[in-house]
Amino acid sequence: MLQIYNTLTHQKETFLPLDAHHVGLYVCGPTVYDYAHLGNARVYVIFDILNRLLNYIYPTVTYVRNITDIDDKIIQASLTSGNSISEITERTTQAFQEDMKSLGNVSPTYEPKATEHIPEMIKMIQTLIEKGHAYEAEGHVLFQVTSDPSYGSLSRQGLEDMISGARVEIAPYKKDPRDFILWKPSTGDIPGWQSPWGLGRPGWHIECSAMSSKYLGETFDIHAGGQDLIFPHHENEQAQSTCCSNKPFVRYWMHNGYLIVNGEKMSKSLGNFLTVRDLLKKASGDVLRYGLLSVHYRQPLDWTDAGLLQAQNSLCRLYTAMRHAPKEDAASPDLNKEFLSALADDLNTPLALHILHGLASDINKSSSEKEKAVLAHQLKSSGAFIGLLTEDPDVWFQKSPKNCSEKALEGLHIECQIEARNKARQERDFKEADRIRDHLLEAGIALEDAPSGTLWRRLK
RNA sequence: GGCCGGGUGGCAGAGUGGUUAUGCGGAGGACUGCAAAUCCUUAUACGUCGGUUCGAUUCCGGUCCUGGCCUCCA
Repeated sequence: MLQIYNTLTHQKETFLPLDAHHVGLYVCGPTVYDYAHLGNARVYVIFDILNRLLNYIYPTVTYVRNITDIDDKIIQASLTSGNSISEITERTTQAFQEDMKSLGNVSPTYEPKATEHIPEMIKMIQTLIEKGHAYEAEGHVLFQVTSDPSYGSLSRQGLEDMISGARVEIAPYKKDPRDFILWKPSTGDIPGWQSPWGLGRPGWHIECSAMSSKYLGETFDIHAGGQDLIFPHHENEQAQSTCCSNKPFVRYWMHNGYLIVNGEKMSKSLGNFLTVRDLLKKASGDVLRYGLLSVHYRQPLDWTDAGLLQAQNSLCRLYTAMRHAPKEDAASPDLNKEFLSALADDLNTPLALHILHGLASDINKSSSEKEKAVLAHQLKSSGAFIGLLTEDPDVWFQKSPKNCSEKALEGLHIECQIEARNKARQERDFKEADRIRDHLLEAGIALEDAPSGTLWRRLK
């Protein structure tokens, strides 16, 4: 039984899908104008876990994650860099998909692009105008907030409160300062599409409404994203969609907490903007993934170098246990029950990781080879379920952390040196044995004399 | 001003009305030629003030501190 915290009701609820055979999940995807940062990564890793879990529980899951490839930030990036818009969006989209893969995320069922759904958006805007929820003004089309009595229900903002915030954009063509843009005119080199209101482009929110209804229907199960999207993005999506269809929009809203860096909000101006790309030079994708999952998704996550090291070491402990257990070629996965119930309890990944550590500990304590193999298989299966522990332990310990060439490694002739050292040990020439070990250690290779033989690993 | 969070041991971070989270790190021990890995033992804890209770870190209220949203943002 899956429990999830619904932003709409502010409480944990039992998840009951509209159709028990087919669950719909929509996650707000990236605006492709720059490399994905760690905050983005957190969203996609967390909801990748949700997608995996839903797929485990239900026969079919449609997971939609859009790509926003028309947006003023992209236009701005094009103007400042001199690169064409398509150049920027194509390169960034590709980089994004590579990053997602490095982090161990499963691809969504659909990754629709905004620019390929302009007709759907136009149609939706027309419907909103017909129904009296939107109006045209000076080439713009605006959503009339006062026409939706439930506006503000998601973010729990009363209309009056929004005015006191007094930071809404004042534009002469707005009937009410809180009204938001569905369509805006494009001039000059700015990309535009023909519409009943002239050449123009969509506002920010309409794409998600249009694409979610196309792929998941007018009412669907789960819509997720970062906490900062609750207002205005998701509030506005909900207003557009419900006013357009006269049906409920989303049944469960899920929002993850912020990622902060060394106690400060991540921003370009502070210079603490961490891209996935840069972090992958310091640590492998599974270490980043472990780090992102080590905090509950609704809590803020403070990313530090110490935390990264801790993730590295924790993962190392799990792999060490697996390495010391006999390998067993079991065909079917064996998921730990407590592990699954931790995940099913509103994605309690820190607790799930604790259970993996418990399994590792049991492996280390067990004196039965058979039991070790069974536990290790369960550890591997459970880890793989959340996209961790997918590698062979020897490979994991011995691979280069920075994906650099293996030439330096080959020059060391590690296996030969281990053999030479073991020969010296047999002859009780410990001075020579230690010399070899120290020599390897200096090169970043640590040795471990296990009962089964000498193992080596790279120091991370 | 409005709306939402959070305050747990050296650090990170779960959880629970009464019993060890876990990981990293520290101390001692076992094992080892010595290490490493592992195991055992151990220290350090629930912001603050009240209330409910036989008993609260856990429930309720006040208070202090702190983060976020209300404008583009995952």
